[in-house]
Amino acid sequence: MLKLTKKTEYALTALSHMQSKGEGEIITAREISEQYGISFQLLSKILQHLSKESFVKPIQGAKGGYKLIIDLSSISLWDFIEMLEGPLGLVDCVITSECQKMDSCVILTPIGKINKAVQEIFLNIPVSDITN
Amino acid sequence: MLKLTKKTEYALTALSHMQSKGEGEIITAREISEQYGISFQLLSKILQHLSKESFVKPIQGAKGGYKLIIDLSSISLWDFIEMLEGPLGLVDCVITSECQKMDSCVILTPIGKINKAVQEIFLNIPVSDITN
DNA sequence: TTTATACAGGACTAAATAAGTCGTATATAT
DNA sequence: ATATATACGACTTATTTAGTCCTGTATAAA
Repeated sequence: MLKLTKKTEYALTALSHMQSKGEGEIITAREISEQYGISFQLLSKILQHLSKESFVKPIQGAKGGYKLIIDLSSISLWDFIEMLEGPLGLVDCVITSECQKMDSCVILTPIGKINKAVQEIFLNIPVSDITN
Repeated sequence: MLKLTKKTEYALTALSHMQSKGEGEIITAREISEQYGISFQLLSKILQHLSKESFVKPIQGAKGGYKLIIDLSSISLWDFIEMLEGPLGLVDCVITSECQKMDSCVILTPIGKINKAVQEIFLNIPVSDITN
């Protein structure tokens, strides 16, 4: 209910950590998982996801790890979370419009407005606001 | 993820419906459940909850139902949802402070701010904004 | 060229939360 | 009496979130 997922939390934590180490530094999943007490396997998946989305560049093999390769001020928290979790919305019908009850629904319009207000907040926060 | 529950949706729908019928009107759970396609049993529970919190007054027996007895402009959406669902927050640690990782956590402060901004929105919306 | 270290990723399991159901009891108008 | 309505604990199901297992590939260094 109105909560961020661990996936989002861990991704932000990882990016924050990588950013705090300077430019081009190679960081391993293990290092992050140990420092913040995050499941290594789970964090690995998240870093792989971030790598697919070109947030980080993976370096395989010994001495490998990940490099931060994106300017975190260039993406909003809203887009970041949607990238990780898929479309966001306070109710399904602001996302899919598959709801059968839309015509009879008395709360759709006002909820839609609130959804927009929440979205506004998240759109106006660059990820770097959190990782700095 | 950032979503309202059906419980909240149904409660708002019910209150909206009751408000649209005039002052002191008796409305049954069945009527609402049928009109909006909501599970009768589930809606009943919700109305019972609303009754415990003195939003509606239950009238038992034949010709019974519920009467709206609260001024919906007097309660914020935030308090309303918390009443239904318990404490709200984007992350657990803004609610419970039981998290073991709080000292090492690098995202707590910024997330806390965002949480506050979201809370602000919901605190400034009276339930009547949705039900009118 | 072997070994240790690190990422890649599909399949699976477990835990938590949300949604919905069942059955029985009680109140009351007709 | 009977039909209609709420009361509510116990239970089940569904969905989402979180975490694990296992096998594979790449590469630095001994």
